[in-house]
Amino acid sequence: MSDRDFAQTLAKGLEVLACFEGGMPQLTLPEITRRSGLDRAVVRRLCLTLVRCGYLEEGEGGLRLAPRVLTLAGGFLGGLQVGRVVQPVLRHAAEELDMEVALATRDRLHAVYVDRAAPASARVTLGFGIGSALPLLHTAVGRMLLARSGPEVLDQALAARSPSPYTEATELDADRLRTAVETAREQGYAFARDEFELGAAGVAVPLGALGQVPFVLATTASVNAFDEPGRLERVLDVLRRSALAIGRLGAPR
Amino acid sequence: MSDRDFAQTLAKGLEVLACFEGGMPQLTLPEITRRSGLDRAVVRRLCLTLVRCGYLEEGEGGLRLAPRVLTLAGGFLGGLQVGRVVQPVLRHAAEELDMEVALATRDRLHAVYVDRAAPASARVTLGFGIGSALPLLHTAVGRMLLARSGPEVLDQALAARSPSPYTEATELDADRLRTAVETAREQGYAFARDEFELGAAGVAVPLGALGQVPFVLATTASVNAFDEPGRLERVLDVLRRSALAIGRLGAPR
DNA sequence: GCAAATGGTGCGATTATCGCACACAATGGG
DNA sequence: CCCATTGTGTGCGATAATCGCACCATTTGC
Repeated sequence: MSDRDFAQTLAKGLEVLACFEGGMPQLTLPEITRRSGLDRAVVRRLCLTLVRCGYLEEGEGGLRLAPRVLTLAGGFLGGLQVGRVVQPVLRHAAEELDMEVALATRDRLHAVYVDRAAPASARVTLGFGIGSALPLLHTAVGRMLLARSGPEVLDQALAARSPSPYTEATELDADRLRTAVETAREQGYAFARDEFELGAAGVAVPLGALGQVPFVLATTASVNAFDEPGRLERVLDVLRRSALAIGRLGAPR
Repeated sequence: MSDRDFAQTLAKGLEVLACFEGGMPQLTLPEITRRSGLDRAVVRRLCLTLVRCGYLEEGEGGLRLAPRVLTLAGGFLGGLQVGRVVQPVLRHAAEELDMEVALATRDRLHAVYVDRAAPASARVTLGFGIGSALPLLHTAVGRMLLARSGPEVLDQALAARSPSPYTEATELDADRLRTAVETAREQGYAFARDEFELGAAGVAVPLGALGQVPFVLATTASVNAFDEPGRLERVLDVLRRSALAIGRLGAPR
């Protein structure tokens, strides 16, 4: 049955790996079986294979991801020149704004941090780092990514949006969400506050696309950081100049 | 033939993915075929599968890793509480020492950066970030990892060591390398300079193991940073206190 | 002592995978 | 201009790998 050019076993194995996304520290065989919907025996054999290949390791009472997935991510980051060109620019912008600055892209229906920098003064961290996944609809990063993606992505995101709001300020109305994305496209930047995490606000600007998928540059801070008049303009200015710097040096595919 | 509990197709697919480790920005089908040693048609079908699953994407004239691998890495990092507890400790240590500080672990026969922080003063970066792979034998991180791993790992690393030195100072003699690892184990820290990159030196201390695999905390700087008398002791002190702080808070498996 | 959940595994039928083979385009050197 | 080389796409038959049911052991909780 089905496609001659599609290796089912591989797809199922990747499905098993994907069960560990979203901050699951460790999973047991039955849990993976439930999450993936695969047969129990199949899951077991796939997990054994993944362990032998070094992608999973057995802890007490469960399996967890092995450092090997980091090496894979390192391949992605290295190919993008993240270490050499992106990181310095982000650091500089973070210091200049005294705010957290991140480079993000899209994976399916989530925004993903590709790299991140925080100013030296920051004593608290929000806990998001490389590989962290954020919702597309309710964050500045996400909306800017949607604004630069095809319309079908927005449709999918709206269709898949969770019915439970993150905070009391989370916008749930489809039309208003469409408008927010449209606004981001027209203005050339996105702004969001309180919708994903109360007390947090973000700004995002586009950076061009390194393939099919767009990249954006974003900053996050507590809401009151944007109260001061003219602050938003300054943030946008720094972000846009940083975006240019990265666009010029990096992405030399 | 062969094992009933081993999914060959999955293993081959992962092999294809692994071809992209080591900073290959993009690979063509024939290149992957050569690197993996698999059949051409098989490689093609596996790649099509990987593209459809979102792990690879097609660029002009080649395939490259997709942001999806970052999400996977995010699962690993999130499970380790890297964002919340590790990052702040590294940042603090980096500022205190005014040196780059990194948390690393072992993937097969490489040391891998799990997280990293640089002081605000740093204007140049070595280009190593999360997921970067370093040799085990010729770096401080690597030797400390070897000192805390089983003896079979050291044997494998020695057997697999590349015959061509990284720099003119690279130690190639097996016995002296064994001694260096043994010394690291006895002293409780490892030191290396010039062997991997001329002009660079590193110090590493153990952090305990979060599973089978040990973790180490390390710092890197230019060689002259360690010339000042007493500097090494100060570095060790800060690293050890940071290691304790991470060991206390994190790794709550 | 029973019930439910987890872990391990054998085995036959199915079918997905393998890898050769053929076909075609683009490139470049002689 | 031709031929050798390299990359790409794909059909198909034989084989072997995968599937998933079934059975059994062990543990946990009531």
